[in-house]
Amino acid sequence: MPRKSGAKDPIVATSATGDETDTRERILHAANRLFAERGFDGATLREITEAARANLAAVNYYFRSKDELIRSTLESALKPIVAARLEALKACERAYPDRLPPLESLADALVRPMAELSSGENRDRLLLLLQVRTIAQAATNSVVADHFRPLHERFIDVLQKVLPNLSRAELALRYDCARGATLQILVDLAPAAQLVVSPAERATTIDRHEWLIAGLVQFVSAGLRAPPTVLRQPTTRKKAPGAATKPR
Amino acid sequence: MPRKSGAKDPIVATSATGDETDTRERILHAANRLFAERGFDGATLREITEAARANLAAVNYYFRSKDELIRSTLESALKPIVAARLEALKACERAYPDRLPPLESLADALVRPMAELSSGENRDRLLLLLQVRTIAQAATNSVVADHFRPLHERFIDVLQKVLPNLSRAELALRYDCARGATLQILVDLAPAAQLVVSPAERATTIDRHEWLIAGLVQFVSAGLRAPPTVLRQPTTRKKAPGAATKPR
DNA sequence: TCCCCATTGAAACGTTTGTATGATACAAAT
DNA sequence: ATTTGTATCATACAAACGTTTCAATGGGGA
Repeated sequence: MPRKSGAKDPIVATSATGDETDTRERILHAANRLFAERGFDGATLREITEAARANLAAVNYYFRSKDELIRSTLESALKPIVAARLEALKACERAYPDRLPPLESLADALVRPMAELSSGENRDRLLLLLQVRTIAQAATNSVVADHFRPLHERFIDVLQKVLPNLSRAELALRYDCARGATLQILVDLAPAAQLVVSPAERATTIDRHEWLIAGLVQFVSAGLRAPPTVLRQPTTRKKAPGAATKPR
Repeated sequence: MPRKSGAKDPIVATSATGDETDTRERILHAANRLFAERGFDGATLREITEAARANLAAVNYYFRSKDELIRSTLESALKPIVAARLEALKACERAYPDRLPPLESLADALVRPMAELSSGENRDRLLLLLQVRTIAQAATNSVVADHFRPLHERFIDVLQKVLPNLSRAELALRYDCARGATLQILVDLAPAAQLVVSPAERATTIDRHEWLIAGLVQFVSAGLRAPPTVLRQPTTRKKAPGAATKPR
């Protein structure tokens, strides 16, 4: 059966009707979960379609290939977190119409949406695991970067106003630091924190979720607020404390 | 070649003599690189053995299976970074025999070894990529965690002395934050920093490597030094952290 | 009613995967 | 010279992979 020329392509026909969220959506959902659990290479289409109660060929029907499914999964998974962070940033600016928002509020806007989306009543950590996986995968990393770029620029713009003493380069560096700290805390499967804390001490913590967010915000805020870095001149080639360079 | 009685298993025979570093070592080296580049599932044994100029069966000869190769690769890759950080910590303590080392030195001991091992004349970022991959992979994550645990405990112990006002739980949390920030900065393939900084501004940076380390240390030190987190009671309606505790 | 077409289903495709097998080369010990 | 054990090689194998094909299905306009 020869296909008509681009008339009704099932791959792009979803948003047209609007309620076709059946098989395609189930596949996307299952793929999200399994990609996060076992990685993009580790999760097979057979597992995904089985979990989605769909036929194996459905993947190649709704998406062209596994690569396209990965891309679609990333887009659908990243959209909520970007939107939530952007919304939190806007709300933060709205709360302080005349003056600049405090740094703690900005840090909260950066940290909280990801914490809510990952550990809340929502699916558990899948979004974060997906994100971590894409960091190491050059192919998917560009997709993620493209989605996040506007958000990052918005955040750095606001931070630049709050912290005018920092160069934009250093500010961007610290923004990356903040992202890394957030990701690490929320995704790490074996954090040093959990190993160290005694059960009794953990029991006193009323709400671990809120405690994590508060601690993260505290750390990130202080890190962002640090005075500008002054590079030690290498004129005196004195090794830094604890250098102990190992020759190869 | 002197030979002991009993079964000589080639799998455990390497560390005995010490100079048998030929094919087995080449495979380990190639596996390190390819696992980091394409992931544990993405890198095939045929690619690895070809890159190592070894026969395909050599993997199952020196290691029992691909899983064992992954484990061996992780161990050999993690050992240097753990040793380097531990050595840096010891050197830091040695440099201040009578009083406690400054926080910046401790942060440097945490950050610098990984930066040196990843971006120096050494192989590029492979160790970091490996580490990031293991974060998301539950199976390999335990191996990594086991290797890092003594190091983490040592670091947190020292930090606890320098920052006695923090609970051990919060200290461990901030230590994880510091690890996350370090990992993110050193591994990220598409950092916001690189996208934002103008080429001119980057040109002024004499040594980007040293600049990254200094900025990281500055951020981490300030984050660790932040005052203890006070949990805001959720009785208040809106999340308006107005408690802007001025640092000094 | 019929036809159309988007969707689903089962089965097979060719390729690539990790692993296993047996032959062979080589060097030291017997 | 023969034996012995280590190491490397080409090759084979079953399983699993992503992808394709084609028939069956079913509901909505004509």
